[in-house]
Amino acid sequence: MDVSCPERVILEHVTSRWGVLVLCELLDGAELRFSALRRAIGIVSEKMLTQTLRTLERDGFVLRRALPVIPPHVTYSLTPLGLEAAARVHALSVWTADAAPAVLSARTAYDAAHPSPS
Amino acid sequence: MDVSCPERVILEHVTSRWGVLVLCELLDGAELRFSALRRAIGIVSEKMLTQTLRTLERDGFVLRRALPVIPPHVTYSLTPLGLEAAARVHALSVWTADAAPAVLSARTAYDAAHPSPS
DNA sequence: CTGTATCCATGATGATACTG
DNA sequence: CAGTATCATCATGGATACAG
Repeated sequence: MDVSCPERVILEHVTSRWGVLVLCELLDGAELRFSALRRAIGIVSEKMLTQTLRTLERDGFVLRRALPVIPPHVTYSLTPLGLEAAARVHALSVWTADAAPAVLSARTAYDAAHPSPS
Repeated sequence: MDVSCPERVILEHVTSRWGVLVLCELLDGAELRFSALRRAIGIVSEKMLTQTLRTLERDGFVLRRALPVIPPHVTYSLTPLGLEAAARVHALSVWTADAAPAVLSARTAYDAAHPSPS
């Protein structure tokens, strides 16, 4: 990741593999626990989810609230800044979903025009 | 990359490290040659630029025009679909640039509150 | 429950040399 | 000029075990 360009790094964070999913899950203002978030996303390792949440928290997009009880009770939600980010990422995500049919047919056309040497 | 989710793959393509830069360079409707594109982006290996352009071309975002002359003359530009994608990616990129100051200060606050064990 | 630490597989990226 | 081929390197992601 190009460290010389701060905005690029931020962009990578919010559009990262798991970053997109975390933001979209929290977009509705929900305050989810670690395990709930993990189940909602689907298949994601603890390590990756933790790493993604740390990054987004450090960037000021995600708010982490830990209740000092045993067993631990931690919830994650979006900050106002995170809500803005999530809304935009979600919009882009929706657009790609809309564009998917066009992309798929473009791929079919491309593959037809560029046959792999068999 | 999760193959089971087509739209996610498309999102990865347009928000990829070099994909973002290619789309932004071509956003103004320019029709750039391979070497011009490479210089405009800055530091990118031939391999990565080629790979990125192939992916975007296959997805129907980029149009490749090769003139059958020697030496080869190839130009790249955006398709209408690619223009839409580029506009949205660029908008997100601009937003992250705007949000950068807030993110940077959030990081400072986070690092102050979470000192690394020294 | 919510993580952290470790090791390992995989893929992305890059440098270099070469071709039509 | 515009790539392709190859190899080396490095970051990313995941499985597992374990700690507070």
